[in-house]
Amino acid sequence: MSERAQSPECQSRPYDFSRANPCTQVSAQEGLGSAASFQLPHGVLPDPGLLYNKTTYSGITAASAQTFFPFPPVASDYRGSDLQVGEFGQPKHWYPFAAPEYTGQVPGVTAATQPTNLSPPIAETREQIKLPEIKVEKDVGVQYSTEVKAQQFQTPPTSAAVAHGVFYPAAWNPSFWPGITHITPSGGSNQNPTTSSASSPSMSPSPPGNGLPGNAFFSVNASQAPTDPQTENQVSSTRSSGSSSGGCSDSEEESLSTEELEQFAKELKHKRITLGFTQADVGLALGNLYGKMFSQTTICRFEALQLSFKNMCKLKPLLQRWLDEAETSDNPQDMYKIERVFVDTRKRKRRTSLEGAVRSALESYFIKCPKPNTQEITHISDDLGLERDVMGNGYLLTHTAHQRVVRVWFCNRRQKGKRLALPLDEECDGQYYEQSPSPLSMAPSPIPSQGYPVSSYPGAPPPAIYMPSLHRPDVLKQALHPGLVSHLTG
DNA sequence: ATGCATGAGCA
DNA sequence: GCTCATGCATA
Repeated sequence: MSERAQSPECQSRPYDFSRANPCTQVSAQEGLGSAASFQLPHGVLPDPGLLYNKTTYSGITAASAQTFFPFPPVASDYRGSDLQVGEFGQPKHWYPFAAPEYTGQVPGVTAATQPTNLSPPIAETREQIKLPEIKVEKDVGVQYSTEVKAQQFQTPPTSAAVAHGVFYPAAWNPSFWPGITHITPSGGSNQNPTTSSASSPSMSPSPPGNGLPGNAFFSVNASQAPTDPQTENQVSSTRSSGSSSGGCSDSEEESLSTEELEQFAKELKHKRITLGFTQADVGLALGNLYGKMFSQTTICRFEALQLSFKNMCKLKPLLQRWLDEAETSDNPQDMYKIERVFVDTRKRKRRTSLEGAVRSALESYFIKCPKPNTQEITHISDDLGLERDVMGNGYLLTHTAHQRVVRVWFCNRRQKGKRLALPLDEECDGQYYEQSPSPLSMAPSPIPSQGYPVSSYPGAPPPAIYMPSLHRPDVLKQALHPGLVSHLTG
């Protein structure tokens, strides 16, 4: 209970700047010296965040390096063998570097949590479901680390250190989708002040040794000192304030209206397609141009307005620049011709595939209690039969691992809820989470407006995610309880 | 396009 | 343990 009660999220907490820290760009840039070099940072670090989050990032330090390089491409992709063995005994990390969480070593957790009484709902659900339908996706022999470029490793450390400039200075709005009424004058926010130089140096596929396209970047950033998270926090919750205060220093970053974002997203998609780029191309191009690469997923979500408002605002300038470059370039193709090389030595846990019945059950639980506590998660996990420790494919997972699956599912579900959340319906808004009766024994916490600024403004839709004004009923439905709607209600 | 996952930062 | 940003893998 305490958990719910306390969840800080309820209150729009100031956005954690570090997370979205523009620095990202910076770090990446360093690598930009040449296309090749640039890749290094990214290639090596699949997750830029790892690097740029560090407050004091100075090149790839041992520490960071450790994280990324050290592991020899362990081919031991986790195969059945990995999973099958009791995880307790040895940590089998999904990653070369140990990942405690999955190792099942988490002591205490499992033991401690013993179900008290589960709420009826659970039991009921269980009945409905009967089997543990969770299975791990077939062994993907794929090694992440397949393509590697020698060059990648050569990143000049120094350069890295240098670039501290932050592309976006500061703050994203604390509140995701505030009622943002006000709009940005910049409307066009499009232009890249500096970069724009359509000169797209970056366009050239082959990176001239040093001429980084990224330069433009730096200039921009440079001006903005590395922001500190705090600044951001300080920013009042309203977006508007954010922009000025420290927000995105990037000229472009200013506050954007939802309309602008929507329009831009459409424009981006349209032009992208017209120019013949795929979402993945754009993501790569961003890396080539600005040092911060993005996945197809992210571009896709941007276009679909499925990112948080802050995130949308953060990415918009980058995409705007890319668009400008692409449009002005006589040879846009070059923008993404660069090889997509990167090293990702990490090994992910095989993706768990929850089958329909399990998903439905989880959905029903979610409806009842969107934010289950540890105990509840344990119950749910058990209830779904996950406690059997046998995955559909025969792999074994610890109890803890199952719980994690459930926990992650809820986390993702909440995120999804925010994304898809229905703007219009008041019924849902804000109260989406809060209202859940939490049959699971928890008291309905007042908190949960995770993400939804409860009362940011009148009629404020759940802000956490960008909510296109136009909402599709179907989406809404899904957000609420996909698959269950008919199932449960019907 | 999206489900499941990771990891940083925070409380 | 949660949110949030992000991405691999897959439907």
